[in-house]
Amino acid sequence: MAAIRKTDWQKLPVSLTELCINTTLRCGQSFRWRKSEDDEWSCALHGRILSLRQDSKYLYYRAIFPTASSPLPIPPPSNAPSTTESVAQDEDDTLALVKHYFNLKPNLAELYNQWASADANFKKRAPKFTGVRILQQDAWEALLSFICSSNNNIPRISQMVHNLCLHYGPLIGHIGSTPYHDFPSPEALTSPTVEQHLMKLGFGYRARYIYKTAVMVAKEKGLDWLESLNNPENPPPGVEPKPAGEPVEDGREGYRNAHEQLLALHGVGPKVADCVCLMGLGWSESVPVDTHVWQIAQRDYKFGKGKHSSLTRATYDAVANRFRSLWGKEAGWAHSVLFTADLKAFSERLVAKAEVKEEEQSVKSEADGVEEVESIVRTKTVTKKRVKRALEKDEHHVLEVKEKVVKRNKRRKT
DNA sequence: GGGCAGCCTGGAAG
DNA sequence: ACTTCCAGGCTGC
Repeated sequence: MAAIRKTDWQKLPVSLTELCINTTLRCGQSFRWRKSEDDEWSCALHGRILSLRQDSKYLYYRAIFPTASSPLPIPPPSNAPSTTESVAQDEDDTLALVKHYFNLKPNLAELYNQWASADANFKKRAPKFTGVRILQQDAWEALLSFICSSNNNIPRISQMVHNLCLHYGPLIGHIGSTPYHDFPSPEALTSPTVEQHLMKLGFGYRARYIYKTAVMVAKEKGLDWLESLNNPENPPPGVEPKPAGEPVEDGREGYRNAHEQLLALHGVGPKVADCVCLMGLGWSESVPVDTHVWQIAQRDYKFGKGKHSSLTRATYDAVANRFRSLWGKEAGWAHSVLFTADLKAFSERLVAKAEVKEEEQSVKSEADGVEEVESIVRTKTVTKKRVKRALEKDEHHVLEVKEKVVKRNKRRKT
């Protein structure tokens, strides 16, 4: 590799209640961030490697750019900036990128207060999960990532997304010996060999979805079509914001239009479309209803009976509308906090409290304690040891993502 | 409209 | 060791 240009660490004042990267980057909305060494998170983003650290007062960031003498093998994604000019200019650009990517405009503490006063369940569960922000990811990346998410788990989704980048995305640089690739463009995934190759890489039936969606976006609809679905209130840096209408229970017109159009893509149903709307297109009222949220809706919000006994499309809309009327315009943000609180990878935050309770032999059933112990496991009896093991596994996988060629063998129904 | 089988894979639970 | 179940679902009937 040729020499690289590494900018100095910059800092941005942000409190942990406004943004906690250690939670936000692990809660299943983005799948490419890696913890390189002692609390430093890195990801190839818009033609550079962005690295982050955080303490209670500041978010620290720096960028590593490829030099002009080692041009990128593949052009960076559409709206990635040029990386051929001065470092000073790049630094300004990285600040704008950080602010946009982390969606720093909304006041999160205020929003948490608003959701807590409207919803006792939120008030009870949110305190251990502050600083969870909805990212503004690249829409194309969000689209493919969430196509990968169907019937899947976070460690494996992360592995798939890494493999997409490794095999089809431009190499941006290295940290130590670890290569960092940016996310591939739609065009990069339109070769007829892609489906078969992705099958070999273990994508399963999602290989076809990815290939077909890439062809549709690259050759039929165009990437600008996808980006035109973005919420005009939250445009990328340099574009003037425009109003997007008043909140309504069904979601605003622009949101419903984006959602409906996304459904035309292969492998995109209501849940994936909502993830793209929320995390890639800036529609904050979008509430993806997956198995977790469905379980939360049944456990805490009285769904699961009568007309809404199973998760049909009508039930899906009813659940999402309920949360929109309860939490308001940023319902998708609130939803993400409860989703995170239910993730197995974070269950140690609840276990810690459960252990204290046990040691104290606290019999007086202080409503809180009992319910939290229940929520560790939800349906099955899992010991604390198992919960911890699950956590270690998760982390292990996220950090040790490696290319793994899968040997096919019929395992069932031979 | 709702219900249902089938889908690739890998890890955990039984 | 072996089977079943499940993981941030979607498609086609």
